[in-house]
Formats: sequence, C-alpha cells, structure tokens
Amino acid sequence: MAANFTDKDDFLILPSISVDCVIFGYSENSLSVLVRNEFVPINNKINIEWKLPGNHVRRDENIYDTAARILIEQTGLEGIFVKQFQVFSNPDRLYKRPQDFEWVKPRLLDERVITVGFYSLVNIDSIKNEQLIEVAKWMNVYEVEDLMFDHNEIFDEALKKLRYDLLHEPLVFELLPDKFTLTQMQKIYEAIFNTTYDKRNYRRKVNKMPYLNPTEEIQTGVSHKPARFFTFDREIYESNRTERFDFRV
Amino acid sequence: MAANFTDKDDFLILPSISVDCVIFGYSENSLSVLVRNEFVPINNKINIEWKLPGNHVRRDENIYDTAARILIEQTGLEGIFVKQFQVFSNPDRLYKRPQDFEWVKPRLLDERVITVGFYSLVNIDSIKNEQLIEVAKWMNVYEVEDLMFDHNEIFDEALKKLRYDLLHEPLVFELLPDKFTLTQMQKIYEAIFNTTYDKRNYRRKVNKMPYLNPTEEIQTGVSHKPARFFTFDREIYESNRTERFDFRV
DNA sequence: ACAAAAGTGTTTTGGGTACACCCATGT
DNA sequence: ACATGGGTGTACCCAAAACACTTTTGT
Repeated sequence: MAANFTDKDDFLILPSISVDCVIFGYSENSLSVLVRNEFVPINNKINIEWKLPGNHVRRDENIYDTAARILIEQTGLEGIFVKQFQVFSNPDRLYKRPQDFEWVKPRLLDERVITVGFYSLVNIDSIKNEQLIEVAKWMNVYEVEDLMFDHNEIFDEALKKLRYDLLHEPLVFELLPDKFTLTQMQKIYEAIFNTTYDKRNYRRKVNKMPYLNPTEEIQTGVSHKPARFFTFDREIYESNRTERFDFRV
Repeated sequence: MAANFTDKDDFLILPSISVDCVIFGYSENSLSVLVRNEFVPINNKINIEWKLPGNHVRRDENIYDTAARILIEQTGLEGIFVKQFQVFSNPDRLYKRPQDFEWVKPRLLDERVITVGFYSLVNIDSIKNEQLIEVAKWMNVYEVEDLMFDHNEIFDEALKKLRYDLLHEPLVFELLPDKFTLTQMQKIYEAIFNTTYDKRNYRRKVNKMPYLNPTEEIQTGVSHKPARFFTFDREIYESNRTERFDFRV
C-alpha cells in the first residue's frame, strides 16, 4: 500500500476515491467523447496513451463538486449537466495493463482506488477551442481506441446509460440552444442512436409534448423554407411527469 | 481526521468507502425495509436508534462483494439480487445529528466516508426468522421512522429507484418463486406502487409477454378455482429486450 | 348453497408506423 | 429555375382503459 505524499495538497485528498468523467460532445450530427493523453513509458519508450478525465475527491467536496471541478479544469465550462451513473470498484482495475500501473503508481496515495463514473453532455460548437486543454481531444464514440485502466468499460457503460436516459429524461435539451428547431432536436436523437426517424411521425410525437413551446421566431438567412424555433419549458415538464405501468422490460 | 486502528482487521479496510444496503422485503401484500438498531448515548441516556445495514469496503473486495457480505451478515441469505443505485458523498453526511457522530466516531478510520447505496429485494416469507440478526426488524416503507445519518435520504432514493426499475426491468421475479400465479405477480406491483390494476387489462398485458410461460401445473388445496402457475424465462426475455423511441420524458 | 378467487371479451379511444407531396427561401 | 430543407395528412393496426359475469374449488 503506497502512501506517497508527493504534493503539498495531498492531505486534502481522499486517497481511495476518484471521479472519472465521460464527457459526451455532440456536433455536426455525430457524438464524441473527450479523452486526454498521458505520456506512459513502455520498454524504455514513451508512448502516448489516452484516458478519461478524472481526479480524486477532495476532503471538502462531494462527488458533484469533484465532477464540476474536472469539467472546469478540462473544458473551462461551468454549469454544465453532470450525472453520476455507476461505481467501478474492481480491486485490480488499475492493474490490467502493467504500464498503466507503473505510470499511475507515483501519483497515488493508495493503490486501491474506487471511481465514481459521471457522464455529461456538451455541445461542441458552443465550446471555444481554447477552452479545451491542449492534451485533450474528441474521439468519435464509434471509434474509441484502447484507453488506460478500465476506462473502456466506463465509457461503454456511460454510453449505454446515456442512451437509456435520453429516452426517459429530457436530456436532449442539454445539447440544444434555448431556441431550437424540431429538426435540430431530431438530428441529436438520430446521431446518438445511430438511426433515422420519419419526419412526420417524429413531429407528430413531439408536437404532443406540452412542454415544447413554439415561438414567434423563425430562422433567417437559410436558403430554404425557414424553420420555426421552439423552447423547452422545464416547469411544465416537471408538473406533467408521470410513470405509466409500462413494464416494457 | 481520525485514524484509529482499533481492530486487528483495520488495515484490511478502505477507510473512506462504505456500502449501505436498502433491503426491501415483500410479504402479505406489503413492502418493508430492513433496519437494525444501535445503542446511542444521548445526554447520558442510552437511546435505541435505527440505521440501514452497512459496512466498509475491504481491500480485497469490489462493492458487490461488500453488499453480498452485508446481506449474509444481516439476513443469512446468499445469492440474492443486489443493485448499486447511487453514491452519497456529502462531507457532512455523518454529522447531521451530533449523537450519531459521537456514536460512529470511535468506529471510523477516517471521519470522511462516502457510501455506495445498494438496494435488494427479498421475499420475507422465504426467510427463516432465525436467519435475521436479533437487532434487525422490518419497517413498513410507509412508516419509516427517523434513521441515523443520511439514511432516510438513502432509503427515499432507493424506493424511487426500485419503482422506476420495476417498470423497466424484470425485477418482480426476484420476489416470486420459480412457479407463480399471475395474481401473485399483480399483487407485488400493487403493493410496491400502492395502487390497484384491473385484472383483465393486467392479464392481457402480461399474457403478451413472450417470456412468461404457462405450466401444466395448477394450485391445489385452495377453496376457489385453482390458478395456473407460470414461469419466467430469462433467456427469452434477454433476447427480446428492445428500446423503443419512447421519450415518455 | 355459499364464499372466494380464477378466468374471460367487447368497445372506445388514442398512439405507432408507413408513406409522398407542396412550401418558402437563397442563389 | 433550381436546390434545399420545412412542413403537412391519411390509413391501418395495435395498445390502453373501462367495464361484469361465469367457473371451479373447499367448506
């Protein structure tokens, strides 16, 4: 059990608890995940390896504070949606590839670290590029490479949970501007579920949602019939929320 | 920051991570939760206080192992369903009532403990009473008293999640024997959701589930028309699983 | 014979799905 | 005038919900 106090702030840290963030970015009809690189020595060579952004929980934080701190450090974005989705706790989760453990060992206060997985959703186009740290990049979710530790598993579970939640909670609106067109909304579902929907059926469905309000505003400067903008009314959404006996199971 | 190594096994424990279990018990058309008492001194008197069963994570365990260990220690039951549902991490979660903290302090290796909430489902009638430890009791979920720490919050979230999951996953079958009648199944939903369903509509619905198989067997010794027994086929269930574009939201 | 739960069918209403054309705008 | 995406309606099928009576057994 290593207990290397290498940093002056180490005593502020809970040694065995971290948060890892799966930051989903949507742009141009495709879904990506934010990863960052680390320089990992393997057989006397320095390799670039990718991992999810993460950090330890500090003594004065709850895990949401930690997730928000990671988000700010990695993307410069504040106030964006985060959601805890699963704890990953295998005793050997840092040991699967020997080089990962060699890299991480000097950074640990305890060799046993349990991590809380969070996911969050951002619209890539609303992030100024200089906000991202230079070692970060977006990886398309259908082309995720080998990540360090158990981060492929964390990513897979996050994507499953994101898709599940998108069908049951108003998550789309985290990716949409305040005023959006119905086509913008449809394209997000199509990108994340990798499918297409019939426009007429889709619009009939969302037009029945009482919390989607048409505005007076329509698009300008587009070389086709301009679309109407809609807004999402969270209050109406919350007060209409109901569960039916679905057991779609 | 306390670091009191009071027990010979303390070095086997992760000081800041625990698991708390919300064990739901179903019986006689009602839903209960298992709590255990502790003797807590308040103003020189010893009071009986109730809490959820929980324990620290050991170094050689993942959190599911911990949950299973808690279940065995508290109910003697092995192999029952457990599911992690949320992490509770407020820095002051052990401090809300001063007497709770006084009681817990000598038992802690670190004053900061994050807990992973699990819920599980058992059929009370299938538990032999001597399996429960003597300090445990079942509390009806509609009459849950003040619990220690943040355990009321943990319980509330567990009940919300249980209800949500029951509508989307085949959890009922954790409470049913291998062979069950459709009325037994209906009564579980009615107890947990505190409502009633029309028998004909309910049966039409479940009769369409391809993973519910009628058997040749019928009840005996009941003083009314005997009911047919059904079985749940998990394989058919898994292969039929699908998500529709519901966005019930 | 009675009590007690099992089991069954019809009607109405609304949602899911499949499918093709006209509209408003910029170039 | 043409290219581009916006916007609309109909028909069929199936699911949800409301509602009442007959059947089988034990006592």
